[in-house]
Amino acid sequence: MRSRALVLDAATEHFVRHGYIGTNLDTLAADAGVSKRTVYNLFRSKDELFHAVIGRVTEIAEQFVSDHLQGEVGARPVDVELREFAVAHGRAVLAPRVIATRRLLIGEAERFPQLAADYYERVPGRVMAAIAERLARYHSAGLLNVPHPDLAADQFAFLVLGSGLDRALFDPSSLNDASTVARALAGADAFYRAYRAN
Amino acid sequence: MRSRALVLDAATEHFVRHGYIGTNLDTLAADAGVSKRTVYNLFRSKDELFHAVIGRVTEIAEQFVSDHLQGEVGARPVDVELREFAVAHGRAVLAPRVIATRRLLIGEAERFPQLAADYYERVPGRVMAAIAERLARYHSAGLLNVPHPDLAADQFAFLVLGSGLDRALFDPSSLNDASTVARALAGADAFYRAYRAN
DNA sequence: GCACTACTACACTCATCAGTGCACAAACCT
DNA sequence: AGGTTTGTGCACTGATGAGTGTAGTAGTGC
Repeated sequence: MRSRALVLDAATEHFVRHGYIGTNLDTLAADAGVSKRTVYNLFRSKDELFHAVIGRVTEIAEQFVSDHLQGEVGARPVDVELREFAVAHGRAVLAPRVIATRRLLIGEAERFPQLAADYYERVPGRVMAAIAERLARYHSAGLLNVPHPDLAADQFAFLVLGSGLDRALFDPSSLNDASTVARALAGADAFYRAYRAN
Repeated sequence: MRSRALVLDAATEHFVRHGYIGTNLDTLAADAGVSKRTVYNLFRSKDELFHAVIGRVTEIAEQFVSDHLQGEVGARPVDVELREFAVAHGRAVLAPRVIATRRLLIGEAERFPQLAADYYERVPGRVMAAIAERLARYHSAGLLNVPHPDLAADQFAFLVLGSGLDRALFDPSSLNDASTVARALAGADAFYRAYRAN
């Protein structure tokens, strides 16, 4: 049972870095410190191993993302809270492991369409729902004017990320906390101007 | 010389659909209606063929994108022009061929980092520059209040695309003109509320 | 006619890699 | 101790696929 974790860790690393086909099970096993035969004793095939890896990674991303998008609402001025939330959102989505997973799944979406769709629903979908819920609470409290929380959540999310996400998919080395934060703050401000009450 | 075009067309199709490794030169040649030897007479290697394909695709995308983001400024009310421009932008970026190219390059960014970076600069970079330039003109004319056109262009672009781009990368079948247009219009409106003059 | 270029058909090499079979070793219960 | 689970080492198969060599054909220009 210890081997299983070793294999999954090494497999995650390999798949994320080299994609599905680019991953070689001989070197993967060597990196895991385990014989290739053990890999095949634990997982029926490369395909099954890939599914296991993506399943675990999805859970982690799900967890990570919901941990970072909690927090009470209404304790401080709305614009201040929006800014804080925007920074949390930007950092959660642009975390290197999250970006790496996205790149992998986008690259393999042709081969594993179901996995990509599941991931989209469980991770970005959950983020969007968390944002919409928060915006709806502001709206009920009369703090913002957000008649369509789902649409506004979509706008908030991408206003805050801007080209940061897009660019990181092409070039992960472009990731940079300072610009993530700057974009998040500017995005929150623009959102507030567009959606403030009265 | 006719063969070259046949090979490039078939290669584009194959690479975009199956990725670099997933593309088999035997079947590619057969689809091009050409012998495999001819492919190797025209291109030194699969790698060189891939570069040629991406080079051509990048040019096409560049052209496509600039064709669709032209248009005079100031003839009609700003909010109306913003809406029209937003729709043009959304349609240009979410065109199936553009999305397919993105997915390919993101998937192969590990293997061909330079190609991905070049593409990013030449296509999305050009779009962003076109938007910033347009916003700067509105600002000079006193029609909008856009002190930082580059930042605002980033916001405009992703407010208009929203999750449409993101989702299409995971699942191209999610593309849908009606929702692209709806998101573009709502994005333009929110942008206008955030950046209108006075 | 002749020469040259573009292209073909096809058999071949060589490397890579998923997956298997098997005999054997170590670690763990009880 | 004795049995069971868990893992090892390694040689092997079989398929796939990039890239080559070569002899020969079709068209083009002169």
